[in-house]
Amino acid sequence: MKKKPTIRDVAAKAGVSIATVSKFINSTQRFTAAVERKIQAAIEELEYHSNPLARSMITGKTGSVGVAILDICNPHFTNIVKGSNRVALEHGYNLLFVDTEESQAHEDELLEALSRRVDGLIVSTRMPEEHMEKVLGFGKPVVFSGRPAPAGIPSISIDAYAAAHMIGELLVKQGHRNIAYLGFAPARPDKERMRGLSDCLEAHGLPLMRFEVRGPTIVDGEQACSSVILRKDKPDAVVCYNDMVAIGFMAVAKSLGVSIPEDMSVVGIDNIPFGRFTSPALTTVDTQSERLGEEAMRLLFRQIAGDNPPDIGHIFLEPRLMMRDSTAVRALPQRESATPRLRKRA
Amino acid sequence: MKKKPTIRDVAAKAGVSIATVSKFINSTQRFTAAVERKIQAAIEELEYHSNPLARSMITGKTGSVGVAILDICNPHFTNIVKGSNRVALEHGYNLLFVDTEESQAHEDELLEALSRRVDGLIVSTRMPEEHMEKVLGFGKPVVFSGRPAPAGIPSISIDAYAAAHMIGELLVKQGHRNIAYLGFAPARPDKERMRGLSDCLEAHGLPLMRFEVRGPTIVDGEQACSSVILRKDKPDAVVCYNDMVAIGFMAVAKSLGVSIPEDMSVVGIDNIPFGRFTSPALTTVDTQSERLGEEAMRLLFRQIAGDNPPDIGHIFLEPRLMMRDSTAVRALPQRESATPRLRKRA
DNA sequence: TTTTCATCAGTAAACGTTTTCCGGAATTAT
DNA sequence: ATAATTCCGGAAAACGTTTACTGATGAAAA
Repeated sequence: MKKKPTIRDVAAKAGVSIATVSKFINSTQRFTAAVERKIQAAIEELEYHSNPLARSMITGKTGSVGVAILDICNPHFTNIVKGSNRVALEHGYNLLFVDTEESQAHEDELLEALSRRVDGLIVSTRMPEEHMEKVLGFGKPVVFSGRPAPAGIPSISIDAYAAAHMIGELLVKQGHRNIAYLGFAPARPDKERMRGLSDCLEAHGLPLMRFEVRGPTIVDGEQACSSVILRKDKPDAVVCYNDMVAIGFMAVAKSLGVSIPEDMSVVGIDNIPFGRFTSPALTTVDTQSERLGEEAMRLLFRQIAGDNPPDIGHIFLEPRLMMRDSTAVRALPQRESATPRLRKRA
Repeated sequence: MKKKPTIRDVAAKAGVSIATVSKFINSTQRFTAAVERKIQAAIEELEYHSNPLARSMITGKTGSVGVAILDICNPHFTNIVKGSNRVALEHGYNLLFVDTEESQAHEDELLEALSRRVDGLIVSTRMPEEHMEKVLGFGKPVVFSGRPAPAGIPSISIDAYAAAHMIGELLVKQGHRNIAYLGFAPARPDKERMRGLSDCLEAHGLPLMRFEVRGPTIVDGEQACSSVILRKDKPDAVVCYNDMVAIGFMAVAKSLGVSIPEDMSVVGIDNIPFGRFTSPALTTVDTQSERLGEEAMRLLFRQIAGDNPPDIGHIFLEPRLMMRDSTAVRALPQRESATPRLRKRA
């Protein structure tokens, strides 16, 4: 592990000043062919690469952007990262990322530390509005994703209200009458989904049952399942907070002898890739996660470039219904609930 | 976006020298109570946070570690990241990460850039040995994961040979006689799996068919499926490069009328969480991805601490067979191949 | 009391770059 | 040929820290 050559070494070897080398590297000034050749040779011989930290110190730019996500094990977020990463790379930027789930408590400290190392931040963790102010205080461009931010703060997300509404329409059209939402406690930030669904059902004169899930993961879905399955007045359709919850839910539902969609329809939100491969394939709403990441990053770069769009505000991506096999048409006066033997063949 | 206060501002406001402030912050020297109080007050009033870049410049430490992974959409890798992240956080380090798939071609440049910003690197992308040397040349501690590195280079991985061997044993015990491996072209780095399987079969006097898959993703598995399914001498069991490939494979196999495991057994490698929820649930080998990340990071920190273990070499994690429903016992003289109507109920 | 030593605080040099300014040489215009 | 302009290259300050090294102060030892 020998020491890295510095710009000074290059200058010495090439017999020029360090300023000259610097300007050559950044092609910020032209030089005579002889000089350029010497510098180039020195650089190659020494295998010199400039130290990005030192550069950052003086330019104030780091060449990297940060992404904070809630849980890297959720494909929804990995897709966001994938999208962000792509456009960051296109702009010649690196990605630093933070998985906040490991450290919910110190989320803002973590973000503050991160913010010092990057030129901008994408925060894709449903963060309470009070904290958003604080993050803005870090003095770096930020775009929030996942939920609408207060006015004036750039943010982007799926239209969760529309998504939930869409699901509601589908379910009532299919003849469901006892629809449940499996989501977070009222205080937690999934109001939009909740409202979209309940508004829709209300418009149809239908009630909405509510069940609670502890978190957004598969095991949370598994744990929540029995509380809805084991009721005598159990719903004939349950829309889950997200696909992860839905997958967990379906698995234990099946193991408890409730077959889906015959006994109960289940729908998720996010359209994670694995939803196609569960049994039955999961009906869901596509949230364009990858595009979300891309657009968020583009928004961020516009800010970094100082090109603050006049219409700085929240951007909604249009949700798209993905009809698959976890939802089925209900015969309206459904009374007998024999375990069905035959499965629809796709 | 007002300017960040510097240590100089704090010193001025507290009426002391910047050296004093610095030493106070790093608690590298004690001061009289009066001075400490003044500094503390100034820091809080200005909301001062020290600039990690400047610190890094002089200390040579960055406080972050880098992880390079092949594809963030593969749960195997996200688990690795999860594990690494946890222990990095425990050590007070941040994680920078790079998804190399987007830029296979410039992988080493990307890594070089990354290496300047971190104190150490975990490279979890099956990288050819020539490149490893180069990465070592960056002068930062590195641990490779995913495949054994040449002697002297710390690395950690599952024992892929043992894993494949294990799978082979299972399959022949279940009565399979025409076993295929769906993996990469011979030049690509999955020799261990290949060898483990073929050694096992050879010991039983059985042949091994080989099929090729383009990459490690679900869609690669989907695309590769038909080439093995549509042969007249199709295998009665196929072991896939990983779970992702297996999932893709199973999906199109089903859609082509081959039912699993009745017509054909399928097994993956990795034990990604979603393997439990496919239909049928995927038989696989657990590679302890999360633990892999943890151990890799621990190894890295030992290097960073300068505590180079004497037995610097490759660490193997023990694989564990996860028997699920995508493999079934074969009746030996199996001849009729009617499309079966009934499914085993779990 | 005087000497000896910790203890506390400050000065200034680094770290590896970029960038502003400046002067000389070479080129062009007069 | 001289003046005006462009082009090329260097000197040095700056970025925000950390860390020797240096004094000055006070307390403990003689």
